[in-house]
Amino acid sequence: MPRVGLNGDAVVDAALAVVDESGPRALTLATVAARVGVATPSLYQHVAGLAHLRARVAARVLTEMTAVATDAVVGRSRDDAVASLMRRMREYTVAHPHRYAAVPADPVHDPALAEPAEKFLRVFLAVLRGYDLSGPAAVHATRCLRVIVYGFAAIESSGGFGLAEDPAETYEHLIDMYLTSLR
Amino acid sequence: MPRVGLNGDAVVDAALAVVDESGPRALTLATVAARVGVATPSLYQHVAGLAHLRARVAARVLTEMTAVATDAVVGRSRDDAVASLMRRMREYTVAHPHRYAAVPADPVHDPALAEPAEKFLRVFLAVLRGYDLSGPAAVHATRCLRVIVYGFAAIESSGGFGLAEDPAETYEHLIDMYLTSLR
DNA sequence: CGTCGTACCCTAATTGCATTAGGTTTTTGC
DNA sequence: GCAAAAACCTAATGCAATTAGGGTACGACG
Repeated sequence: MPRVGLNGDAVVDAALAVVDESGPRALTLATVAARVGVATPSLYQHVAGLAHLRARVAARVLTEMTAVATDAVVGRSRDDAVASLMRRMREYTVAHPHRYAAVPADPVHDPALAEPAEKFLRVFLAVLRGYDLSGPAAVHATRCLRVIVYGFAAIESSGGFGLAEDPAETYEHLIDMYLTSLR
Repeated sequence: MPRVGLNGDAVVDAALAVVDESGPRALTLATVAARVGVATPSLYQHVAGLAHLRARVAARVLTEMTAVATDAVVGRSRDDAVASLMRRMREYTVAHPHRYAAVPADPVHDPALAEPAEKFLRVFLAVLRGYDLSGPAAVHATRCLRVIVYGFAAIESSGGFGLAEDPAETYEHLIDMYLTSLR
Protein backbone atom coordinates (compact mmCIF):
# COMPACT_ATOMS: atom_id res chain seq x y z
CA MET A 1 0.00 0.00 0.00
CA PRO A 2 1.57 3.29 -1.07
CA ARG A 3 2.35 5.72 1.69
CA VAL A 4 1.13 9.27 1.34
CA GLY A 5 3.97 11.00 3.16
CA LEU A 6 1.88 13.43 5.12
CA ASN A 7 2.95 15.94 7.73
CA GLY A 8 1.29 18.49 9.93
CA ASP A 9 1.59 21.34 7.47
CA ALA A 10 0.15 19.31 4.62
CA VAL A 11 -2.86 18.48 6.79
CA VAL A 12 -3.34 22.16 7.58
CA ASP A 13 -3.05 22.92 3.86
CA ALA A 14 -5.83 20.48 3.11
CA ALA A 15 -7.94 21.84 5.95
CA LEU A 16 -7.50 25.34 4.60
CA ALA A 17 -8.62 24.15 1.18
CA VAL A 18 -11.73 22.65 2.73
CA VAL A 19 -12.43 25.88 4.57
CA ASP A 20 -11.97 27.93 1.40
CA GLU A 21 -14.35 25.75 -0.53
CA SER A 22 -17.05 25.02 1.97
CA GLY A 23 -16.57 27.20 5.02
CA PRO A 24 -15.32 26.50 8.52
CA ARG A 25 -18.38 24.50 9.43
CA ALA A 26 -17.50 21.92 6.81
CA LEU A 27 -14.10 21.38 8.36
CA THR A 28 -14.19 17.82 9.67
CA LEU A 29 -11.47 15.28 10.07
CA ALA A 30 -13.34 12.95 7.73
CA THR A 31 -13.38 15.55 4.95
CA VAL A 32 -9.73 16.39 5.36
CA ALA A 33 -8.77 12.72 5.47
CA ALA A 34 -10.68 12.03 2.27
CA ARG A 35 -8.99 14.96 0.59
CA VAL A 36 -5.47 13.85 1.41
CA GLY A 37 -6.32 10.22 0.64
CA VAL A 38 -5.99 8.69 4.06
CA ALA A 39 -8.24 7.06 6.65
CA THR A 40 -9.55 9.42 9.29
CA PRO A 41 -7.62 8.02 12.26
CA SER A 42 -4.38 8.38 10.34
CA LEU A 43 -4.61 12.13 10.74
CA TYR A 44 -3.88 11.70 14.43
CA GLN A 45 -0.28 11.07 13.50
CA HIS A 46 -0.04 14.70 12.48
CA VAL A 47 -2.60 16.64 14.46
CA ALA A 48 -3.92 16.02 17.93
CA GLY A 49 -7.57 16.12 16.92
CA LEU A 50 -10.17 18.39 15.40
CA ALA A 51 -9.74 21.16 17.95
CA HIS A 52 -6.02 21.19 17.40
CA LEU A 53 -6.44 21.25 13.64
CA ARG A 54 -8.80 24.20 13.91
CA ALA A 55 -6.29 26.02 16.05
CA ARG A 56 -3.54 25.38 13.54
CA VAL A 57 -5.72 26.62 10.73
CA ALA A 58 -6.52 29.77 12.68
CA ALA A 59 -2.84 30.29 13.45
CA ARG A 60 -2.00 29.97 9.79
CA VAL A 61 -4.63 32.53 8.85
CA LEU A 62 -3.50 34.96 11.53
CA THR A 63 0.07 34.67 10.32
CA GLU A 64 -1.03 35.34 6.76
CA MET A 65 -3.04 38.35 7.85
CA THR A 66 -0.09 39.68 9.78
CA ALA A 67 2.03 39.46 6.65
CA VAL A 68 -0.61 41.24 4.59
CA ALA A 69 -1.01 43.94 7.24
CA THR A 70 2.71 44.45 7.59
CA ASP A 71 3.14 44.73 3.87
CA ALA A 72 0.33 47.28 3.75
CA VAL A 73 2.02 49.67 6.13
CA VAL A 74 5.71 49.54 5.30
CA GLY A 75 6.95 52.85 4.00
CA ARG A 76 3.80 54.64 5.09
CA SER A 77 2.79 56.54 8.17
CA ARG A 78 -0.20 58.09 9.86
CA ASP A 79 -3.38 58.45 7.78
CA ASP A 80 -1.70 56.93 4.76
CA ALA A 81 -0.67 53.86 6.73
CA VAL A 82 -3.98 53.45 8.53
CA ALA A 83 -6.04 53.71 5.35
CA SER A 84 -3.76 51.29 3.55
CA LEU A 85 -3.96 48.81 6.41
CA MET A 86 -7.71 48.97 6.50
CA ARG A 87 -8.10 48.56 2.75
CA ARG A 88 -5.73 45.62 2.60
CA MET A 89 -7.48 43.85 5.43
CA ARG A 90 -10.73 44.14 3.56
CA GLU A 91 -9.10 42.89 0.37
CA TYR A 92 -7.95 39.81 2.23
CA THR A 93 -11.33 39.04 3.72
CA VAL A 94 -13.05 39.59 0.39
CA ALA A 95 -10.59 37.26 -1.29
CA HIS A 96 -10.91 34.57 1.39
CA PRO A 97 -14.20 35.09 3.17
CA HIS A 98 -14.31 31.68 4.78
CA ARG A 99 -10.72 31.75 5.79
CA TYR A 100 -11.38 34.84 7.79
CA ALA A 101 -14.30 33.24 9.58
CA ALA A 102 -12.10 30.35 10.66
CA VAL A 103 -10.32 32.40 13.28
CA PRO A 104 -12.23 32.76 16.53
CA ALA A 105 -13.15 36.20 17.83
CA ASP A 106 -11.04 35.67 20.94
CA PRO A 107 -7.77 34.20 19.66
CA VAL A 108 -5.89 35.36 22.70
CA HIS A 109 -7.75 32.87 24.88
CA ASP A 110 -6.29 29.90 23.07
CA PRO A 111 -2.67 29.43 24.13
CA ALA A 112 -1.86 28.06 20.70
CA LEU A 113 -3.17 31.24 19.09
CA ALA A 114 -1.90 33.79 21.57
CA GLU A 115 1.40 34.41 19.85
CA PRO A 116 0.18 34.88 16.26
CA ALA A 117 -2.71 36.98 17.55
CA GLU A 118 -0.30 39.10 19.51
CA LYS A 119 1.84 39.68 16.45
CA PHE A 120 -1.18 40.66 14.42
CA LEU A 121 -2.31 43.18 17.00
CA ARG A 122 1.16 44.61 17.16
CA VAL A 123 0.83 45.86 13.58
CA PHE A 124 -2.24 47.83 14.57
CA LEU A 125 -0.46 49.29 17.55
CA ALA A 126 2.59 50.15 15.48
CA VAL A 127 0.62 52.06 12.92
CA LEU A 128 -0.94 54.17 15.63
CA ARG A 129 2.42 55.04 17.06
CA GLY A 130 2.58 57.75 14.42
CA TYR A 131 -0.02 59.71 16.35
CA ASP A 132 0.89 60.90 19.78
CA LEU A 133 -1.57 59.03 21.86
CA SER A 134 -0.97 58.62 25.56
CA GLY A 135 -1.21 55.07 26.93
CA PRO A 136 -4.95 54.54 27.41
CA ALA A 137 -5.81 56.57 24.33
CA ALA A 138 -3.69 54.22 22.25
CA VAL A 139 -5.57 51.23 23.63
CA HIS A 140 -8.93 52.78 22.83
CA ALA A 141 -7.81 53.80 19.35
CA THR A 142 -6.56 50.28 18.65
CA ARG A 143 -9.79 48.77 19.82
CA CYS A 144 -11.84 51.14 17.70
CA LEU A 145 -9.82 50.21 14.67
CA ARG A 146 -10.22 46.57 15.43
CA VAL A 147 -13.96 46.90 15.93
CA ILE A 148 -14.38 48.55 12.56
CA VAL A 149 -12.17 46.16 10.63
CA TYR A 150 -13.56 43.10 12.36
CA GLY A 151 -17.18 44.19 12.30
CA PHE A 152 -17.12 45.09 8.64
CA ALA A 153 -15.33 41.93 7.64
CA ALA A 154 -17.67 39.73 9.65
CA ILE A 155 -20.77 41.26 8.14
CA GLU A 156 -19.52 41.51 4.60
CA SER A 157 -17.98 38.06 4.43
CA SER A 158 -21.17 36.46 5.62
CA GLY A 159 -23.11 38.28 2.96
CA GLY A 160 -24.75 40.54 5.46
CA PHE A 161 -24.91 43.59 3.20
CA GLY A 162 -27.95 42.80 1.14
CA LEU A 163 -28.61 46.05 -0.61
CA ALA A 164 -27.34 47.30 -3.91
CA GLU A 165 -24.98 49.96 -2.61
CA ASP A 166 -21.31 49.12 -2.94
CA PRO A 167 -19.82 47.89 0.34
CA ALA A 168 -16.50 49.39 -0.70
CA GLU A 169 -18.08 52.80 -0.47
CA THR A 170 -19.41 52.09 2.99
CA TYR A 171 -15.93 51.03 3.96
CA GLU A 172 -14.45 54.29 2.73
CA HIS A 173 -16.91 56.10 4.97
CA LEU A 174 -15.66 54.05 7.89
CA ILE A 175 -12.06 54.85 7.02
CA ASP A 176 -12.86 58.56 6.91
CA MET A 177 -14.75 58.29 10.15
CA TYR A 178 -11.86 56.61 11.86
CA LEU A 179 -9.20 58.94 10.54
CA THR A 180 -11.25 61.95 11.61
CA SER A 181 -11.48 60.54 15.09
CA LEU A 182 -7.71 60.41 15.34
CA ARG A 183 -7.50 64.21 15.30
CA MET B 1 -46.25 7.88 32.72
CA PRO B 2 -46.74 11.60 33.42
CA ARG B 3 -46.84 13.77 30.36
CA VAL B 4 -44.67 16.85 30.23
CA GLY B 5 -46.98 19.03 28.18
CA LEU B 6 -44.36 20.61 26.01
CA ASN B 7 -44.78 22.97 23.11
CA GLY B 8 -42.55 24.75 20.68
CA ASP B 9 -42.11 27.85 22.79
CA ALA B 10 -41.20 25.86 25.87
CA VAL B 11 -38.51 24.07 23.88
CA VAL B 12 -37.15 27.40 22.70
CA ASP B 13 -37.20 28.64 26.29
CA ALA B 14 -35.10 25.68 27.37
CA ALA B 15 -32.75 26.13 24.43
CA LEU B 16 -32.29 29.76 25.38
CA ALA B 17 -31.45 28.73 28.92
CA VAL B 18 -28.84 26.33 27.62
CA VAL B 19 -27.38 29.04 25.44
CA ASP B 20 -27.26 31.47 28.34
CA GLU B 21 -25.48 29.00 30.56
CA SER B 22 -23.08 27.32 28.22
CA GLY B 23 -23.03 29.19 24.94
CA PRO B 24 -24.46 28.46 21.51
CA ARG B 25 -22.03 25.65 20.87
CA ALA B 26 -23.49 23.69 23.75
CA LEU B 27 -26.93 23.88 22.21
CA THR B 28 -27.75 20.30 21.29
CA LEU B 29 -31.03 18.46 21.14
CA ALA B 30 -29.76 16.04 23.75
CA THR B 31 -29.05 18.83 26.23
CA VAL B 32 -32.38 20.51 25.66
CA ALA B 33 -34.22 17.22 25.94
CA ALA B 34 -32.52 16.45 29.24
CA ARG B 35 -33.41 19.89 30.55
CA VAL B 36 -37.09 19.59 29.77
CA GLY B 37 -37.15 15.99 30.97
CA VAL B 38 -37.89 14.21 27.74
CA ALA B 39 -36.16 11.79 25.40
CA THR B 40 -34.32 13.43 22.53
CA PRO B 41 -36.56 12.22 19.70
CA SER B 42 -39.60 13.59 21.51
CA LEU B 43 -38.44 17.08 20.68
CA TYR B 44 -39.29 16.44 17.07
CA GLN B 45 -42.93 16.85 17.98
CA HIS B 46 -42.24 20.51 18.60
CA VAL B 47 -39.30 21.52 16.46
CA ALA B 48 -38.22 20.19 13.10
CA GLY B 49 -34.65 19.50 14.14
CA LEU B 50 -31.56 21.18 15.46
CA ALA B 51 -31.30 23.66 12.61
CA HIS B 52 -34.89 24.69 13.09
CA LEU B 53 -34.42 25.07 16.82
CA ARG B 54 -31.41 27.28 16.28
CA ALA B 55 -33.39 29.42 13.89
CA ARG B 56 -36.19 29.79 16.40
CA VAL B 57 -33.74 30.74 19.11
CA ALA B 58 -32.19 33.34 16.84
CA ALA B 59 -35.61 34.70 15.95
CA ARG B 60 -36.46 35.03 19.61
CA VAL B 61 -33.25 36.91 20.31
CA LEU B 62 -33.76 39.23 17.36
CA THR B 63 -37.26 40.01 18.53
CA GLU B 64 -35.97 40.76 22.01
CA MET B 65 -33.28 43.02 20.63
CA THR B 66 -35.82 44.85 18.52
CA ALA B 67 -37.88 45.52 21.63
CA VAL B 68 -34.85 46.80 23.51
CA ALA B 69 -33.79 48.98 20.60
CA THR B 70 -37.26 50.38 20.14
CA ASP B 71 -37.56 51.18 23.80
CA ALA B 72 -34.20 52.92 23.69
CA VAL B 73 -35.24 55.37 21.02
CA VAL B 74 -38.82 56.28 21.82
CA GLY B 75 -39.14 59.93 22.73
CA ARG B 76 -35.67 60.72 21.50
CA SER B 77 -34.25 61.97 18.25
CA ARG B 78 -30.98 62.52 16.45
CA ASP B 79 -27.79 62.25 18.53
CA ASP B 80 -29.76 61.57 21.66
CA ALA B 81 -31.57 58.66 20.04
CA VAL B 82 -28.50 57.23 18.34
CA ALA B 83 -26.40 57.28 21.50
CA SER B 84 -29.21 55.75 23.52
CA LEU B 85 -29.69 53.00 20.96
CA MET B 86 -26.01 52.18 20.91
CA ARG B 87 -25.71 52.10 24.68
CA ARG B 88 -28.75 49.90 25.09
CA MET B 89 -27.54 47.45 22.52
CA ARG B 90 -24.31 47.10 24.39
CA GLU B 91 -26.15 46.67 27.67
CA TYR B 92 -28.08 43.81 26.13
CA THR B 93 -25.04 42.04 24.80
CA VAL B 94 -23.19 42.48 28.07
CA ALA B 95 -26.16 41.07 29.97
CA HIS B 96 -26.57 38.11 27.60
CA PRO B 97 -23.26 37.57 25.84
CA HIS B 98 -24.07 34.09 24.63
CA ARG B 99 -27.54 34.96 23.54
CA TYR B 100 -26.14 37.54 21.23
CA ALA B 101 -23.73 35.05 19.69
CA ALA B 102 -26.61 32.72 18.90
CA VAL B 103 -27.85 34.84 16.03
CA PRO B 104 -25.94 34.33 12.79
CA ALA B 105 -24.19 37.24 11.11
CA ASP B 106 -26.41 36.92 8.06
CA PRO B 107 -29.90 36.50 9.45
CA VAL B 108 -31.48 37.76 6.26
CA HIS B 109 -30.33 34.64 4.41
CA ASP B 110 -32.49 32.38 6.51
CA PRO B 111 -36.11 32.74 5.44
CA ALA B 112 -37.21 32.02 8.98
CA LEU B 113 -35.12 34.93 10.25
CA ALA B 114 -35.71 37.40 7.49
CA GLU B 115 -38.71 39.03 9.06
CA PRO B 116 -37.37 39.59 12.61
CA ALA B 117 -34.06 40.73 11.15
CA GLU B 118 -35.87 43.16 8.93
CA LYS B 119 -37.75 44.62 11.86
CA PHE B 120 -34.56 45.01 13.83
CA LEU B 121 -32.85 46.84 11.00
CA ARG B 122 -35.84 49.08 10.63
CA VAL B 123 -35.15 50.58 14.06
CA PHE B 124 -31.71 51.58 12.91
CA LEU B 125 -33.09 53.11 9.77
CA ALA B 126 -35.78 54.94 11.69
CA VAL B 127 -33.35 56.55 14.07
CA LEU B 128 -31.34 57.90 11.17
CA ARG B 129 -34.38 59.45 9.60
CA GLY B 130 -33.81 62.39 11.92
CA TYR B 131 -30.82 63.41 9.84
CA ASP B 132 -31.47 64.41 6.28
CA LEU B 133 -29.59 61.75 4.45
CA SER B 134 -30.31 61.10 0.82
CA GLY B 135 -31.03 57.47 -0.16
CA PRO B 136 -27.57 55.95 -0.52
CA ALA B 137 -26.17 58.01 2.34
CA ALA B 138 -28.78 56.52 4.64
CA VAL B 139 -27.75 53.02 3.61
CA HIS B 140 -24.09 53.74 4.29
CA ALA B 141 -24.87 55.36 7.61
CA THR B 142 -26.98 52.41 8.69
CA ARG B 143 -24.26 49.99 7.72
CA CYS B 144 -21.63 51.97 9.60
CA LEU B 145 -23.78 51.94 12.69
CA ARG B 146 -24.34 48.25 12.33
CA VAL B 147 -20.65 47.55 11.85
CA ILE B 148 -19.78 49.39 15.03
CA VAL B 149 -22.49 47.88 17.17
CA TYR B 150 -21.96 44.39 15.81
CA GLY B 151 -18.18 44.52 15.80
CA PHE B 152 -17.95 45.80 19.33
CA ALA B 153 -20.47 43.33 20.64
CA ALA B 154 -18.81 40.40 18.92
CA ILE B 155 -15.40 41.23 20.30
CA GLU B 156 -16.50 42.20 23.77
CA SER B 157 -18.86 39.29 24.29
CA SER B 158 -16.21 36.79 23.33
CA GLY B 159 -13.82 38.34 25.83
CA GLY B 160 -11.70 39.82 23.09
CA PHE B 161 -10.73 42.93 25.02
CA GLY B 162 -7.96 41.62 27.17
CA LEU B 163 -6.46 44.77 28.58
CA ALA B 164 -7.34 46.65 31.72
CA GLU B 165 -8.96 49.67 30.10
CA ASP B 166 -12.71 49.85 30.46
CA PRO B 167 -14.52 48.69 27.32
CA ALA B 168 -17.32 51.12 28.14
CA GLU B 169 -14.92 53.96 27.57
CA THR B 170 -13.87 52.55 24.22
CA TYR B 171 -17.52 52.32 23.33
CA GLU B 172 -18.09 55.97 24.17
CA HIS B 173 -15.27 56.81 21.78
CA LEU B 174 -17.06 54.85 19.09
CA ILE B 175 -20.32 56.65 19.81
CA ASP B 176 -18.59 60.02 19.53
CA MET B 177 -16.88 58.91 16.37
CA TYR B 178 -20.13 57.86 14.81
CA LEU B 179 -22.08 60.94 15.83
CA THR B 180 -19.35 63.18 14.48
CA SER B 181 -19.52 61.37 11.18
CA LEU B 182 -23.19 62.19 10.88
CA ARG B 183 -22.44 65.88 10.46
C1' DC C 1 -69.67 7.56 31.66
C1' DG C 2 -67.33 5.29 27.93
C1' DT C 3 -64.64 5.22 23.87
C1' DC C 4 -62.20 7.22 20.09
C1' DG C 5 -58.80 9.68 17.95
C1' DT C 6 -55.16 12.81 18.28
C1' DA C 7 -51.33 14.30 20.02
C1' DC C 8 -47.46 13.39 22.96
C1' DC C 9 -43.93 10.60 24.33
C1' DC C 10 -41.25 6.45 24.22
C1' DT C 11 -37.71 2.72 22.63
C1' DA C 12 -35.13 0.87 18.86
C1' DA C 13 -32.32 1.43 15.01
C1' DT C 14 -29.41 4.06 11.55
C1' DT C 15 -25.96 7.24 10.26
C1' DG C 16 -21.98 10.26 10.57
C1' DC C 17 -18.44 12.01 13.08
C1' DA C 18 -14.42 12.03 16.61
C1' DT C 19 -11.55 9.45 19.05
C1' DT C 20 -8.86 5.31 21.04
C1' DA C 21 -6.62 0.85 20.69
C1' DG C 22 -3.81 -2.07 18.66
C1' DG C 23 -1.90 -4.13 14.60
C1' DT C 24 1.09 -4.10 10.04
C1' DT C 25 4.09 -2.21 6.75
C1' DT C 26 7.14 1.12 4.99
C1' DT C 27 10.98 3.80 5.69
C1' DT C 28 15.23 5.19 7.81
C1' DG C 29 19.59 5.13 10.29
C1' DC C 30 23.30 2.29 11.17
C1' DG D 1 20.54 -6.10 5.69
C1' DC D 2 18.26 -5.08 10.24
C1' DA D 3 16.20 -3.03 14.07
C1' DA D 4 13.53 0.75 15.51
C1' DA D 5 10.58 4.47 14.52
C1' DA D 6 7.10 6.39 11.90
C1' DA D 7 3.03 6.25 8.90
C1' DC D 8 -0.80 4.04 7.92
C1' DC D 9 -4.53 0.74 8.56
C1' DT D 10 -8.85 -1.79 10.51
C1' DA D 11 -11.77 -2.45 14.38
C1' DA D 12 -14.28 -0.72 18.05
C1' DT D 13 -16.49 2.83 21.17
C1' DG D 14 -19.20 6.83 22.19
C1' DC D 15 -22.08 10.62 21.28
C1' DA D 16 -25.35 13.35 18.74
C1' DA D 17 -29.00 13.79 15.06
C1' DT D 18 -32.45 11.77 12.86
C1' DT D 19 -36.12 8.28 11.32
C1' DA D 20 -39.46 4.62 12.19
C1' DG D 21 -42.90 2.81 14.52
C1' DG D 22 -45.43 1.61 18.78
C1' DG D 23 -47.95 2.66 23.19
C1' DT D 24 -50.65 5.90 26.17
C1' DA D 25 -52.67 10.01 28.35
C1' DC D 26 -56.37 13.19 27.49
C1' DG D 27 -59.86 15.96 25.49
C1' DA D 28 -64.10 15.68 22.63
C1' DC D 29 -68.14 13.77 21.60
C1' DG D 30 -71.77 10.60 21.86
